[in-house]
Amino acid sequence: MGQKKKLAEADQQQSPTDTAWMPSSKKSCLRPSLALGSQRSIYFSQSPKDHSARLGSEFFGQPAVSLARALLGQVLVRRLGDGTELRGCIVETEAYLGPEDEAAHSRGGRQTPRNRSMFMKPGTLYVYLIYGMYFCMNVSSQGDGACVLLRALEPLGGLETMRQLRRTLRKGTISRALKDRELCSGPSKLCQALAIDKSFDQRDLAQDEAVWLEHGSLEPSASAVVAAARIGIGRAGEWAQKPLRFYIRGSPWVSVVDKVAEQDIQA
DNA sequence: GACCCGATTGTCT
DNA sequence: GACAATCGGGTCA
Repeated sequence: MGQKKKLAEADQQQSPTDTAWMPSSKKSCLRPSLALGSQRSIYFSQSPKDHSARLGSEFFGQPAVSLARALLGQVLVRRLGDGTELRGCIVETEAYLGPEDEAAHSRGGRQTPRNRSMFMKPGTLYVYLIYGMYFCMNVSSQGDGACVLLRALEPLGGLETMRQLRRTLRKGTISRALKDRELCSGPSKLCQALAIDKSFDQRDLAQDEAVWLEHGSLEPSASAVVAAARIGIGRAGEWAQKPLRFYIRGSPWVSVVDKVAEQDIQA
């Protein structure tokens, strides 16, 4: 059975054990994050924004680096077919700048059927298959061929459903229970946890009924954001070193910590 | 049509 | 830290 079929099934049914989460858009990022939320709070400042509001198309109309930073602290919401809502606070992103960026799929202005959504209007999802078995999820930004990769989330709601989706979709058989921090700490992990697949490619985050962004109630202060080299692009020459990955310092939900980059911002 | 590679992950040593 | 899994997309002949 293919991963896609499993995802389709996930869209139709919810775990009978998942009773912890109730539909309440105001809970996201407000309640202390599981076990570790109190650590995180020192890196955030209160925002006056309406945290329950869906982010509209105007939010996405900014350059990739700016959008990658702005996405930190926002809440990604995925509504499954049965109405279950899965929620996660974005804690790690990567910016891909477009034709001049040697690490981007749009390098050199390449436009193919696969990466067409990178060239579509800001806020369009670019979802692609990697290594034949995983998906990665990007949001197009201002600038042709520019986008932001979502790398990690702090899970806020629907954790048991996420756990079930991860258990079902990852390769091999069930061997052990996944810890909370293993649910969304990687670009393909978060796609599994939120049942995001290729069918989400080219969808509009500002309009779609099954996936959208909401204002986080807490946004990271500038000094709490680490800028580090991107992951897994070793062949991209000088572009591999550019600090285009952004994450919330001290967040236990980040996929890869860069201690050198963190020392740089302390200096 | 053939071949190579990958914005990853999980397991094993 | 090493390595396998797995297949679509890109490139080239």
